[in-house]
Amino acid sequence: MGIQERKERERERRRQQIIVAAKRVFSEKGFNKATMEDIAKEAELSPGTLYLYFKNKEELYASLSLRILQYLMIRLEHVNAEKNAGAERKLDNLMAAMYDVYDFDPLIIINMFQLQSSETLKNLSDELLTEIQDLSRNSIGAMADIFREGIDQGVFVDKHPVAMADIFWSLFSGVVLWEASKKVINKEKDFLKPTLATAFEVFAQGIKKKK
Amino acid sequence: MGIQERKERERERRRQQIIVAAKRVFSEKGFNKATMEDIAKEAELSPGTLYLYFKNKEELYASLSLRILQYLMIRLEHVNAEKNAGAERKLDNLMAAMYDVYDFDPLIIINMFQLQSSETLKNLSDELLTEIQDLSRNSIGAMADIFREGIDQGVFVDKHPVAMADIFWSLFSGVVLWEASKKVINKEKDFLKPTLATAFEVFAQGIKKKK
Amino acid sequence: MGIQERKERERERRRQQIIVAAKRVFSEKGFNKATMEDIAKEAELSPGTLYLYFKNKEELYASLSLRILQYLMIRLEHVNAEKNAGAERKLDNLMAAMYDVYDFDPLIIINMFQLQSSETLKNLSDELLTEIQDLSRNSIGAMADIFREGIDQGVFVDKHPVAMADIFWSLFSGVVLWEASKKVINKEKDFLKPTLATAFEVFAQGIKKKK
Amino acid sequence: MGIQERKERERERRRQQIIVAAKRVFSEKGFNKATMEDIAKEAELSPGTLYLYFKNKEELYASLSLRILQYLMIRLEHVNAEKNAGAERKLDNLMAAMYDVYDFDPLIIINMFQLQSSETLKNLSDELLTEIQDLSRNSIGAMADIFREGIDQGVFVDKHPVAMADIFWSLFSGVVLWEASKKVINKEKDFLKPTLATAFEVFAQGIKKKK
DNA sequence: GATGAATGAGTATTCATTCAT
DNA sequence: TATGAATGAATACTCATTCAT
Repeated sequence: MGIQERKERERERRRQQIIVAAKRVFSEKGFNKATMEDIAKEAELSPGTLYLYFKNKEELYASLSLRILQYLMIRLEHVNAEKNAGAERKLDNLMAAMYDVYDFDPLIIINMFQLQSSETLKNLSDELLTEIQDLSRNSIGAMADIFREGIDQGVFVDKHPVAMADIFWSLFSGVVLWEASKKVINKEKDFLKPTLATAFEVFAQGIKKKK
Repeated sequence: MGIQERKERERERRRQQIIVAAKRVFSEKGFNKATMEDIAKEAELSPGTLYLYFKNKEELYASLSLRILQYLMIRLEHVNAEKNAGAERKLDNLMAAMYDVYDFDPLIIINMFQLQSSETLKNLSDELLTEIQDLSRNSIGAMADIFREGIDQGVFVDKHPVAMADIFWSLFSGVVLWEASKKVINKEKDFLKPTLATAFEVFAQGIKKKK
Repeated sequence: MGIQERKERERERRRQQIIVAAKRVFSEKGFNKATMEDIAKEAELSPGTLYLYFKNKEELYASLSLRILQYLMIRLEHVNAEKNAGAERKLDNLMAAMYDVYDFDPLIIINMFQLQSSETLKNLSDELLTEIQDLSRNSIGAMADIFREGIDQGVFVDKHPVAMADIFWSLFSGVVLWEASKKVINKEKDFLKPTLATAFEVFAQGIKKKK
Repeated sequence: MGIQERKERERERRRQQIIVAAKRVFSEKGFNKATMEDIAKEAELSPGTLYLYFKNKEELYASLSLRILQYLMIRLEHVNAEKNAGAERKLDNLMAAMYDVYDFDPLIIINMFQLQSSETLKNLSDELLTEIQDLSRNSIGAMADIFREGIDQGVFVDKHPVAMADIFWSLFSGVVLWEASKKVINKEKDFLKPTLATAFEVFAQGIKKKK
């Protein structure tokens, strides 16, 4: 391992250290109430160091979303890698993957939406924004492949595969957000998983061709 | 009309004046970048006056969500008022109602989610929070009534009606948010309405009993 | 006096209050080491208030120069107003005026040069910059008038009047700066006035036509 | 050449390398906006290395002034070395020397004044400050020698030679600064050299005894 | 000597909120 | 009620300087 490579690895370790700290702090306090000093303390680094790895608070924040998307993409590739599985089985696996995504980072998916629907995006570097765009598109694309396959195999109803992917993702994220809201607003307990199960069931019934 | 009442009416007019201005400003700039002065200017009032009608920025913001919920509630009551309509027809009407909700305030529904899933809620007065809770619960309840009716009539599959309402609302808001995100992230055009139509179709197929 | 006018007057008073405080603090600490908080404290105001009257630190700073230039302009107009005085007498009066300018604000003239020769200028609003430009040009112009008169009357040597004004002003400011430097560098006592007297004498001899 | 000496020479080379880089960066950005990292990059060294050669940013900055003063001193010694030249010829040579000084570093002379009239000086090490003081005094002294000679020879008017040197230096630096200011403020072209020529002419006429 | 990653003190600026009028 | 000038707490970000390697 060259010295160059070792440094690069060290640098990546630091980035992750910061991201992990940021995740904790943002999750607890939200974007605005979380201060860079909070995050620095959590990461046991100085505020200045954060800026050696992330251009500004917003890019640090966006990096969290990226991490989720990266994880999502990996899981989707796994699902699609199973060549002999039929579309229906892949749909089951897709649903299972979404639970994993949620478990990977239950809170940050909320922040992800805060990010996307906010003015924040405009301050991101083109590089980061492009990366988010690409991953986002690829993820939807990977889901759409499953639906396309199902349509081709005659097991799913004939609708635009990308639209189906959009709807599937919307349903997932909508449920996650709404259940989280209910927890805060109504101080209800967390019913996400059963609700998500029912939601997926309804979706599956809705797209499967009746025999 | 007593003098008391007239004053009350005048006061309410001002509140609405401010809310309308706030809606515009928040929609354009988001919660954080919108300043109370921006809103005051838009409302053609002084900053101080805003505080005579709203305890703080967060309550003003939350009032916007309340307004949406109030509108939603009214539309739901309409749907449920049609006594002779069957559940399937009511479901159609419910879907139509959601388009109206979206048209009523296409942007603020996004802010509504920002609000709900954020740290902001914790600063609201109990009074306002209660009002939001009640409306939120009642809305879900009104939707659940439709699904319950359908189940009783044997036209919808037998799942918990409140869960179905949650899912329906999640789907709606999920699609609205996701399409908005895509517009920002991918600079795509606005495909909300066709996507929403497909989403509702899938949902309807998913909950209708097969004959 | 209308209410509008009274307010305007009050506003001007505040501006002057801030300028006076800023002058003291900048003179003592220089541009960089002086903090806005220092100035606010000196003015017995809060930091935020400073920004109600000056766009930023740099504009506040530049306003000090403006004040000197305004004073200079007034004195120059006085000198030129004396219609019957010959050019030689006006030159004497001009020199006397420069002492007054120095007395008006002995330290700030140094800051004025710091300002002009720095990157600071680039951050000024066009409005302020234009005002400085105009005053600066007009001042030189007013001095040039004196020299032009002298040339026309045949008492001063025939050189370009504006160049002579530039040189006169350069000599004045050069002496002020250099004597100030010597005080700091060599911890010498302040010999400005005799040096300035000699400088003016040399200048006067240099431009007067030999008979 | 001993190893000691070679090291010393190497060290001096590095110092000059840094000073040259610093000159470029300071000239372009001014003291405050120039960062040590900028200078390090320009010098193709690391920031830490700068501190092996200069105690801090301010000393590095001051070293630039020192370099000008050293050059000035050398030129003045040349002028005074010409034993047989009369005072008037030496004055001509002095003026020519000032053009060289300006050409040696047209921009840095401005920074030099920023330095001298600023808070910066107070942070310099005694050693450096003493060096600047000495050079500064010696330079003035060397000029004063010329004027003293002229007075003794009866060609210059009878004024204190040191005051005349101060005035000459003030005039030179005043013109340089003022012309630089005009370039920035009024976006005028650079008229330094003709203005300086006229200034020197006036000065020479002012101190020469009329026959 | 040379490096450059890490530091952390320092500060201009903003803006929600107040309160004298 | 309405105003809007004044407040002052809060914070992202910078950069001179250090020190382990």
